[in-house]
Amino acid sequence: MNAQDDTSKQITSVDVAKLAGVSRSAVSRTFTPGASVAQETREKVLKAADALGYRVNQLARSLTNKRSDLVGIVAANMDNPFRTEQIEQISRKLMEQNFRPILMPAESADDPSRIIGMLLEYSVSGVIVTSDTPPEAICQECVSLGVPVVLVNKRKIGATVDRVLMDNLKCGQLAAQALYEKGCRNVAIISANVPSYSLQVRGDAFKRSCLEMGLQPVTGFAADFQDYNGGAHAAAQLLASGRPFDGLFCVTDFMALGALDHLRLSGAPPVPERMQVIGCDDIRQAAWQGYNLTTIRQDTAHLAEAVIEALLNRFSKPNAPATTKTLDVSLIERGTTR
Amino acid sequence: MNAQDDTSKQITSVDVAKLAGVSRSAVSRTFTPGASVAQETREKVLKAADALGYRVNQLARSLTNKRSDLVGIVAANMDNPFRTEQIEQISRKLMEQNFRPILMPAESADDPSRIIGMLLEYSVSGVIVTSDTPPEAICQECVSLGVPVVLVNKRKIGATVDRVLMDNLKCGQLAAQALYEKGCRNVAIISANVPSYSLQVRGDAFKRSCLEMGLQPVTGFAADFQDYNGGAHAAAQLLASGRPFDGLFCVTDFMALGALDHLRLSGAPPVPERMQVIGCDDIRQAAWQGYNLTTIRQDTAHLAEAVIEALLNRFSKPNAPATTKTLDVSLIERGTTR
DNA sequence: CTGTTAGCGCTTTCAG
DNA sequence: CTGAAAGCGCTAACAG
Repeated sequence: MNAQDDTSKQITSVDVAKLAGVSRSAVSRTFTPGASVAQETREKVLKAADALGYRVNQLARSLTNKRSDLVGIVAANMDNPFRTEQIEQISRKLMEQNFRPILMPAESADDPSRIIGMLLEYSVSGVIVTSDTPPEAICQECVSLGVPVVLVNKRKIGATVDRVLMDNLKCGQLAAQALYEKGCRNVAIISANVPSYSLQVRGDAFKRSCLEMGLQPVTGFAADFQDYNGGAHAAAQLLASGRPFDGLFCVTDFMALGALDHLRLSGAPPVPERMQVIGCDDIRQAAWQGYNLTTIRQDTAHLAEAVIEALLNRFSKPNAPATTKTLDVSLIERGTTR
Repeated sequence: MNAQDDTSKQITSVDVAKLAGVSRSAVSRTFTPGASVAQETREKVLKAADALGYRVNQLARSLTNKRSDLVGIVAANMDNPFRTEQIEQISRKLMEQNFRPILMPAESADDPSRIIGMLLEYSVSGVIVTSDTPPEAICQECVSLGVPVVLVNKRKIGATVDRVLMDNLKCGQLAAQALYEKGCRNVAIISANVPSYSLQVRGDAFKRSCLEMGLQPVTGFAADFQDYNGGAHAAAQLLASGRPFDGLFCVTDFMALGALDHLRLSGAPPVPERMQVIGCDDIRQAAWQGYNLTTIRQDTAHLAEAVIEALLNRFSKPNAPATTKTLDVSLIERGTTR
């Protein structure tokens, strides 16, 4: 009907071959890194391709290759800046390696198996999970289909599912030690009522370290949601309980910011003079001058690198035993501690 | 070599057909919504598929369909919470409609044409751009390939490129009016030194509205980066300039938060008593009790809906003239104004 | 309603 | 180094 319609036909390797006066194979080889084509042929092909505006159809290519270069990212809690930072870094690194990230936001309510199943329909080359720990069954399915799964900050499952973790144990320990060394003798912890492996480990490590140092931490105050408001509410309850404390560890920065604001605005003892606060993650907001939060830092860029590395390793050794890469963390002292 | 290897063969519709004792077509039809299959056949197929763990290969499917259900999202400034909110909402809505979002983070340094080109290789069904306005040429290529492009908060280009915008003009107007009505007579604006269409429009509208009301706005203070620190620096320069002001409009909340923190911590006149501040976007942080920022709100959920709608409309009417959907905004009064 | 028959666009042996 | 031919997994006419 429209003149536009004529143009809208896709240009295929046949068209290019025809124009260049060569076979489709020659075209294919020209666009396959490391294939053997005569320089002269390649040039003819390239010229024709350029003239026609040809683009390789990656979908068709992956049909034969069995690998699509699509990589799924299953992500939860995208309201948490730490997560979006991870996602951005991972997607970038993926693109650099010529993969294409397909992003699947997932709430806890969503069934991870279903989400991963959708990904499988697209023959993804790999799946990166930063949401809740998925059921072992679906991971096994991925693995037996030759699709590597990389878990970020999740508990161990299966025998060939790689993980990359920040050192959550150390997070808790560093926080406890720092608070102790800075003079706190009545420490409290705000955790979250969510089934999160890393938050669990952080919290447990903190409590254990406290006990080891002879401190009896104030526990039992957990946010219903792992976010700013969750932190604020938990802080309110902690204050309302009347239990005295001069040091506070929040298992995530996101919650710590809420707690901090609540402390400041509710007439609680001033931070850091009579109350010290430490968070965990080092999200960008922690460094904002309005917060200046002391925290435990783990570099999302390193994390992203480790994830990609795990993925690539798994491609080359599909049956190697599961690996766990633990990334170091460090205390970043800012203004909420003395 | 390994027992696992035997399992790793992909299950195809042929396998299912064989087990179910039907033809491949029957299998295909069973998994094609709205195809005609006898109930009995369908059940046999479903049972066999389930037993085998069959999944449709969407890549193969799209090879015939010419539509992949993959939708590209080109996104910049992922450090800005407003952007990640947009991205999350859009991806979710896309998934609900059975599309799969492929996320391409892009800095201003990246060439949008290259990024979109990559997307085209994957036969995406559409492209959503929330980064810088892409060159018209590549958009034309998309359009002539039948791939709709939807621009979010970008200036107009081409004849069949749809856009969805928040009412940037009104943003600036509302801010100016609110400040005026709340008694400010010396207003200032902090904008950004970046080539952003929407920021430009907001700023211009603000200035014009001020002039119309007889106010001479303090201008010329722009952040080099469209972020928290950018806002803080600009505020510092504004204060250092010695030019008096009692009302401040920041073209994004992200910058507003930085400015606000700077004002508070630098001993500037107290907010909101002697200085009122308004931002724009209504990012989540604006509602945090520590900021409680008055701002201009635009619902990212609505925005996402409008984007999907534009996409779907374009599918049904490929050659319809370009549409522009402008979403209404409203003033959210919080604690930084009186 | 069902099976058969052609492809979708690309890669990849396999001869030459 | 190059072309011909087969096939990746699926869908879409087309007869039956």
